[in-house]
Amino acid sequence: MASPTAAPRAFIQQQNLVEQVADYLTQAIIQQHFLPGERLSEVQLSRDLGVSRAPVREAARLLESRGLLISKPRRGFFVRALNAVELEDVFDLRLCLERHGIERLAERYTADAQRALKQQVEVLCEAAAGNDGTRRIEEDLQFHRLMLHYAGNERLLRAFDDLSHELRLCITLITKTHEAPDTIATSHFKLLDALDSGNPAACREAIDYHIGVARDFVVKGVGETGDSDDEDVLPR
Amino acid sequence: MASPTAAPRAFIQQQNLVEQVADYLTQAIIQQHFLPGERLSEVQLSRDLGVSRAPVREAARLLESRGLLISKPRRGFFVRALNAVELEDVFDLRLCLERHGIERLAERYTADAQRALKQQVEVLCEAAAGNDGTRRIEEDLQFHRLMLHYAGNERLLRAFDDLSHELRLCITLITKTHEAPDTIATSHFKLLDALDSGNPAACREAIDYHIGVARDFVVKGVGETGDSDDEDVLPR
DNA sequence: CGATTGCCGACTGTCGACAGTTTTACCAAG
DNA sequence: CTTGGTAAAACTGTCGACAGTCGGCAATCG
Repeated sequence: MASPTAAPRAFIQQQNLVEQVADYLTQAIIQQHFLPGERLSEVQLSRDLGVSRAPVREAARLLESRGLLISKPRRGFFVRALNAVELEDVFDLRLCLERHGIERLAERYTADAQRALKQQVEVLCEAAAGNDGTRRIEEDLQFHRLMLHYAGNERLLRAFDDLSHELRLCITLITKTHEAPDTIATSHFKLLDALDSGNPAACREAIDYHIGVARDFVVKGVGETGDSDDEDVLPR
Repeated sequence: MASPTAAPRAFIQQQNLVEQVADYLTQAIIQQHFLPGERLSEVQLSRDLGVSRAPVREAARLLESRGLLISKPRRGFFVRALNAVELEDVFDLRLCLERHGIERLAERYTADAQRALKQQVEVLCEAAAGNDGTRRIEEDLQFHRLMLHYAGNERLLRAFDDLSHELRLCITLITKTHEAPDTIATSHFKLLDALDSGNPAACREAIDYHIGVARDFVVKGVGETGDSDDEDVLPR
């Protein structure tokens, strides 16, 4: 249970409470103010946030659909706990989506897309040079989001957005080490080069390598925190 | 491995209004009792179903996350209307997921999986011979769901389940013609053959062809109902 | 001493109600 | 006939409350 006095975000005042509560919960989960497997009390949350239970429930349903919470009937909502297998699955699905995305993008690579992606890599490099780990992750995700955006399939992009919430969870919760800034830079420039070449096979190879590296970083973290493949902390 | 079937029908469970309302809405949308773009009134629905607005709202949020409804703040929920582009996107994402799934499955094709898939094709053929169009679609989807199930990536399966709701929408709303039973049979047996061969390229080719045919059936339907690519019926 | 049963507290699922906003209906002016 | 504005109606977002249910604890029984 969260400490009663710990109110990481200011009070909620404006409308659209559902989204605000959802954002608050998302941040709280990613920043580990709620531990994996922990049970969330609706009344407690509504008291802490100063809203009624209705928006809290709706926000929780939203987070459930995003894979951050799990609901057990008559038991309430629990923070999603990922085991090693689920972690692999998330990155495998990411690979699936991004492979398809980069190939579609290669078919319709416009100067606009090229410019936007290049600029985003610059931003990412800048972020990687700084100390804000969260921002680095966000800019990284944003680059990949841009790729899928310019791939021209809105539904594919939505699938990636859905997954990205879990991805954030994986990355933030487990990653202990940070990639070196120049590694990040070259890694992403390779993607741009592959796109420039217009060769689908090169694109696929580049994205396979890129995501493989990202996955290894996270999987390495798993080895540190747990030993069993079945360390799912979900209560029965 | 756990049973791949979606929801083991409960015994006495009469509770859980949210799911019941969600099921009702899903059926109503697919069976066109609500037209695409139509606005759903919460009070009307709660009156008709004899429940309060809270479960209706939560069910609507669920349907929104499944892509069957769209919510506009302060405006309410609207039945999702798909234009030609979105339709293409849905089938493109399906291709993305199933390509990945069948390749993963080819890597770990067990006798269990083979048996289950073969049996499901039998069931599908039987259903195709009958007149129940809905059941034919369900058995078809179930076959593909089984493929992704045995592919061994739970998250990939969930992505497919998410998409399948929209897929149902596409198929049921737009398809006017029916594939011949033997076409369906051979089409699916080709997938099994490709899997038996253990050749990833053959699998990819088979699934590409398979989904291409399915998409053409639906896209053909679109040509009948509208001419513009921009026939989105969603209100502003 | 261990297992079972009944009770208690806490919580979820659901409901009806209120306030603010959007939509619609209506009327008047051009 | 169209257009613009105003007011009523309908609807959504939110709230507090009630009842049924679940898990835990203690008293009871074997």
